[in-house]
Amino acid sequence: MIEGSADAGPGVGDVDELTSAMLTASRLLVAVAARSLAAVEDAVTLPQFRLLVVLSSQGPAKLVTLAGLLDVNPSTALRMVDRLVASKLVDRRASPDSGREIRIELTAAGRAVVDQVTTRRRTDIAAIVARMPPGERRALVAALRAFAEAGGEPPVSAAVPLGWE
Amino acid sequence: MIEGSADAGPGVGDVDELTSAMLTASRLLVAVAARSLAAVEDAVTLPQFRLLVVLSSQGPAKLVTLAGLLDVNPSTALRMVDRLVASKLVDRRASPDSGREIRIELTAAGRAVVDQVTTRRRTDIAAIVARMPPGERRALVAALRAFAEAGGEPPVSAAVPLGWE
DNA sequence: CATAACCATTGCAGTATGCAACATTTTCGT
DNA sequence: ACGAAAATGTTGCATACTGCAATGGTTATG
Repeated sequence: MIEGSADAGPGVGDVDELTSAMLTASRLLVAVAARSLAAVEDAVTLPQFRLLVVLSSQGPAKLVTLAGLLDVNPSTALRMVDRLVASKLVDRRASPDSGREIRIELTAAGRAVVDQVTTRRRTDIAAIVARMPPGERRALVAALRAFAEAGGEPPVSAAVPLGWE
Repeated sequence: MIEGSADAGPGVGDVDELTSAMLTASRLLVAVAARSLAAVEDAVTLPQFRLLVVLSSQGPAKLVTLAGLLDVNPSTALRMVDRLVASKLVDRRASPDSGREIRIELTAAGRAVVDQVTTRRRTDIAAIVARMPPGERRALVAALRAFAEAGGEPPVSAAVPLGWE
């Protein structure tokens, strides 16, 4: 027992320290995300943007699928689609093969909204990263990959609350 | 100009790579946050939880202050407080000194809700961190600090969309 | 072919949100 | 000290988000 408390083995202090550092970094990342969202919040609400993001990454979908990915009730998704169709950000048409399903997809304008936010977010993070000492940069890449590896693949629905994905 | 921007000198690839790694890690962290929130979403909505988090970190506040921290209209904050008072998660009383201000603060139950989510989130992140190779752990701590340093202090209101803080 | 499953849709209820208007209280300037 | 101005909480109104339950049409299944 080198530096443990009670019977917690070595390295536990590291875990605590790293967890705190992780939470701090999270706060910053969420702030970046929020700022990137602010740019389009006059055009779409946050729930609407989530819907656009899902369509952007998953491609066209029928209503129940979309609702499932967003983890909302189909009726909620339907009415959101209604509004987005009115805003000309998504397209809603009858499915070619099935007479009951509908096909929902992004318009060019809708894709532009998503791209705008995505680009801004990436730019902002890159700007922060560029301000880091180059030595730390290389270390961080490997370490972050190990972290993501340890975390596994998060379910899609859980990754969208802020329009990530 | 040692490694300037003009023709993108050495090190730019690093930035791109690290930005991607950062975004991936973000997705995971947001997923963790969403899962920790799920535990209490029967008791409070996400906006309500945000309000509790702000009260938890800033202490008792009057209405306009609270609304400012949440970045919502005072009328919105007022009605949310109304509902949270009905749920016995916050307390609303007249301010001792000023005859027009009101003093809003957490009840024990409200504090418990925040603690529950905070604890769960920290536990989940610690679990992931514990699965990382110890070598990567030590490297990640330093690198994350450099990242947070480069990012500066995010404004409070921007850090709360998912109940961080 | 009849029944079941699936899908989109609508009605209803509660929450969140911003804006504008108000009444009351405090502060400020003269 | 008094009146104007600012601050604060509050309410009315309109829109968006949300889930649950019921409905009608379409497809699959037996």
